[in-house]
Amino acid sequence: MFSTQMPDTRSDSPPSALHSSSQEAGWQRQGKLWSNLKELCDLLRIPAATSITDEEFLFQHVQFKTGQRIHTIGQPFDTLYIVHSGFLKTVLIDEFGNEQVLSFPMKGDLFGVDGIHTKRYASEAVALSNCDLILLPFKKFTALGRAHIELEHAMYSVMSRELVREQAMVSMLGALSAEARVARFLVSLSERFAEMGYSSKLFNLRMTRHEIGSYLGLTLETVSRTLSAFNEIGLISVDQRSIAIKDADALKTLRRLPPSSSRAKQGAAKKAKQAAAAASEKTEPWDKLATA
Amino acid sequence: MFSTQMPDTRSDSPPSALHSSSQEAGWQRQGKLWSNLKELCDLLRIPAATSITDEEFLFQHVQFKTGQRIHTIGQPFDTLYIVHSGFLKTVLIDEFGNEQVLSFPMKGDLFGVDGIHTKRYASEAVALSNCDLILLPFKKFTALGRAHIELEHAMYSVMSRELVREQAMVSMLGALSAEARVARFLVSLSERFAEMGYSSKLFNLRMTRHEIGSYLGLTLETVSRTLSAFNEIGLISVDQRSIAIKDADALKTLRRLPPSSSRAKQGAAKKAKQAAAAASEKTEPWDKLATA
DNA sequence: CGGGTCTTTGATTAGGTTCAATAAGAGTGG
DNA sequence: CCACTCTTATTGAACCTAATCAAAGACCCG
Repeated sequence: MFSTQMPDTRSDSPPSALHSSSQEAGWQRQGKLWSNLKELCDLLRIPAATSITDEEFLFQHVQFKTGQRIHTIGQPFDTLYIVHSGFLKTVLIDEFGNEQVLSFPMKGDLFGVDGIHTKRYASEAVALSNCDLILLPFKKFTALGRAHIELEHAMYSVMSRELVREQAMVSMLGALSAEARVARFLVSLSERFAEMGYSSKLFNLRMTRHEIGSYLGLTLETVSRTLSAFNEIGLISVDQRSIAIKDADALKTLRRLPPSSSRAKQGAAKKAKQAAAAASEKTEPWDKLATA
Repeated sequence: MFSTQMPDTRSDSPPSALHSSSQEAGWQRQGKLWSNLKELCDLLRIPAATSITDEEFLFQHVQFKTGQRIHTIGQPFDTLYIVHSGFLKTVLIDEFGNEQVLSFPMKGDLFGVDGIHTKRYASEAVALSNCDLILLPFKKFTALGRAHIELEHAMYSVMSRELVREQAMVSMLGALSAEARVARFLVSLSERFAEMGYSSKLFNLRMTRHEIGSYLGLTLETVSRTLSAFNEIGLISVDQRSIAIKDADALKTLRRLPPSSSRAKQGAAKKAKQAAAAASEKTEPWDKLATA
């Protein structure tokens, strides 16, 4: 029924008539129709390829409505997506049909990268709100990257960033308590909203408790309970999907209460000091590496 | 004390005298000194850049001894590493000095990718055994990629593969029970050993219970107990670091006993069917996408 | 207004952590 | 070569976090 919404991802080059004549007309309406390279870089928060103002390199936008799937698992891969506006989720689906939420892409996020390796998407992307996405045909993009080194490096950079993000996720799931996970989730959401120009103190959750729970490796009941607990302590104010951050610092510093595993016996003190030093950028211990 | 082991990662171009004259001599001894592009591709298990047999593109090897650190968190990034032989771990270190194991790189694995984005390594890599690593100066490599498209694509491919791997990790941590995690860990280790030409049935763990636990989001006690349990049931045979796989199928099919969260109510059946279809590659439901 | 989804809250259970003590290896030095 | 030490592994017992089961209320949309 919504098949007319589906973009033709194969039309790499925009019809010149369209983007030259209707440029001003369709530009502001219900999402842009085309973006140039500079806008892409701005969106991705990367140094930006200032040398390329080439207006010929335009990228198509597509709109999706709440609930629509952008791609499914196993579908042949040929394009990456950048979120221009709106909220989504990416999920893995196990053999029993259970969803595992992997990320909540929002403005400036790239997704679809997991399809490069096997030439098929490894995850499913679903719109949690009406979305405006920019299509990045992979072939076209790598070709562009070959001509513009900064762009190529930007691609590596973004993929690397994604990897680091996943690592942080693994670390969180492996070491933090339920409270700490929910707290961090709220903080990172708050920060993302701030980056996007929204209020960092008051916002609406775009996802269900179930989706949050899946993302954080918790049950929806635990998420709900934890939010209620934060509410009672005065850290936040919750009412259904609306969240008001009351004590951001407390949320940020809320470490694992009793949870986790590892705690290096005698090496802990030394290592902590080391890590602190590395963080403060004062001493730099990587000159005496490889010293067991 | 081991500082003489440290390679000079800045010498991008091998002294031609060395690789032309001592090629056969130093080639087989205690790890190669140089590898060409084809060997790299073989190692990385990617299509291989058959068009490039250019012997000029040689990559330096370096040896590390057990316990040595290859790079630390915060250290300026300039090179990627490919494991030629040996076993390592990559870890994150939190503010208290606790280690969170992220991966156990072994033959054919690439690591260091997390340094691309911020120009500094985001994790620490430590040798769990004597290792022979291939240095991949990032600058040099991207330059090469520009000249040889297949190589560039290989890089994207490997990074994408890493991302998928991390996603699988997140999924496991978020949804599987302790038993299932340990079982999967053993299975994947077994498969890796098989790929490397070792026995898939009998092998030695290169890492401690503590490291396994950190990797799987469990305590060392739980890992130990679970292994003992598998031992009693007859799935495996354990004695300290040595593992004998007795019933690989049982380990593979050992799903989460009671654990996890998410369980789609009405959509589950449909979704499961869908996922199964996608897996069996028979029907392909991605033509009617975006249908809520 | 009614069916369905989403959320909250309670009671109970259980899986996994924590604390603790012992044993087995590995490495060191006399 | 053996005593000594340090790291690693095993196992037990108690506790506790988070999952499970259950039920009721809130919200949304046609």
